[in-house]
Amino acid sequence: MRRELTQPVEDYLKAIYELSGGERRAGTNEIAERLGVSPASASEMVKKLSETHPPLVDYQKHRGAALTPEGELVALEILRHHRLIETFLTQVLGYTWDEVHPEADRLEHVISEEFEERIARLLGDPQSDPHGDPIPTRELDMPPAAGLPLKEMHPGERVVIERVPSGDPALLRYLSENGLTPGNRLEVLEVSPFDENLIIQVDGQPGPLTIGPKVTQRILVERVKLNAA
Amino acid sequence: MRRELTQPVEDYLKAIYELSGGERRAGTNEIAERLGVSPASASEMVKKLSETHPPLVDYQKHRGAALTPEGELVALEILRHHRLIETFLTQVLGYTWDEVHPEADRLEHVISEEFEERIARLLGDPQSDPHGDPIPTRELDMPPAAGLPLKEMHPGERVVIERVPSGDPALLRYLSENGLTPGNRLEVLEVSPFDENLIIQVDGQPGPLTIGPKVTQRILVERVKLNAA
DNA sequence: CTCAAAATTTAGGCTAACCTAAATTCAATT
DNA sequence: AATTGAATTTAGGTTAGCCTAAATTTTGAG
Repeated sequence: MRRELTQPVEDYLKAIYELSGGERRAGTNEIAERLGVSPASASEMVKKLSETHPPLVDYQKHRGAALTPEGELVALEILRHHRLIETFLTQVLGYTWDEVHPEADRLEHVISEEFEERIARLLGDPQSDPHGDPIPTRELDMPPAAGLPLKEMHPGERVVIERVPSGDPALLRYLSENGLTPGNRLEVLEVSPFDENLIIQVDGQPGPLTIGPKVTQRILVERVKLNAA
Repeated sequence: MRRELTQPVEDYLKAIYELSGGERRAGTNEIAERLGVSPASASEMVKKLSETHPPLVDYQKHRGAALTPEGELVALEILRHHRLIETFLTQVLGYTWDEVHPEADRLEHVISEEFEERIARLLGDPQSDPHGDPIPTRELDMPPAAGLPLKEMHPGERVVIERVPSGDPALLRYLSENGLTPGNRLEVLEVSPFDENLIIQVDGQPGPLTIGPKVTQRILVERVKLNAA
């Protein structure tokens, strides 16, 4: 049952998983763009992955791709690798937040079960990575995503940051410079009604920060009781 | 100057380095066997590597291959990766001695300079890996190989183990079960004149051990003064 | 409901790395 | 010096994953 999968195949499955989120299908173009290949290549590959035994992808012409249960297991395994590695790199090797992603993207395909297990133990079986992304369990169950978009919070509300978007190193540097890291807290001071900017006061930061909807949409937070930090 | 090299290319360069040791040329067949490919493939690849700019391999038809200075740098870089990773896996992740090799063979091709540097620091810039194999420095100088074959020791001599052969997990398990690990000491009790077996008493082991020339040839040791352990 | 734009697929090709089988060259002994 | 067996190379072919350009299908705007 455990086929040897190539790195490109694993990347396609991971991309489809991430794009299709819960239930929608991932389009050929989306997949191609995310992986930096031509739409033709993505189309071809997705078709091929739907013709394996068992199929890893459910593919219907012109309707995009979704993972089969088997494909999803592979994606979750890779995602577990990725997020454990990111956690390991920051906590054990002292990488900064914004450096871990490319390294994890390469390592995730080559580590053994042994390596996975050993770093998981060393880290105390973490449930989320440094960006707050949930880590699938050993049994490949994905913990439910917690948190609401910061964008939807109202003035006066005090929240703890659960999760930040993990793809863009420059954005990650900006976030950490402004104290916007998982576990840290902030209060929403004001919302501009039309452009949807938020003015927030982040714990431990000198002054308030104005931040736009592109970002606040993708920062997930949890409301906290109003006892001070 | 820093080309992107594929994993197979790096493997060929490493193989040629290890086979040609100091100065002899590596034959096509040897290379093929070590890498588990057909002689035809090795021939083809070696030729190709001699036609890059700059060439990585010095190749003459029917005379085998040797590394150019550029090729040697690549090989040393990979070897540094490999041996640092082996050290890291045993010391930080608690791998046993015989498990590290395959993992390192995969990881060595994908880690960044950053990763290399961070584990080197974490480990205190080790000069040899768990098998006693020397680790090239940051500047890619290979430390001179120390030690003499255990095979050449005489009865009554007391030695410290410097280095053991690293390729074969079963052999490594056998060696460690019998206390034959780098840093440990032993005394040669007897040498059988014709079959060249050695009878040795390893420190910390209950009784003496008889061991043949295939193995003693490849265990490197250093003589020690006769103060007890 | 039509039709152009967007999305997708098909067709035809490329490269890296491998293979087997056949040819060639080397080396070593008679 | 000839010859044979081993080592090596060449010839011809395969597969995975990518590409561009040319069809084709879907969709959404009028």
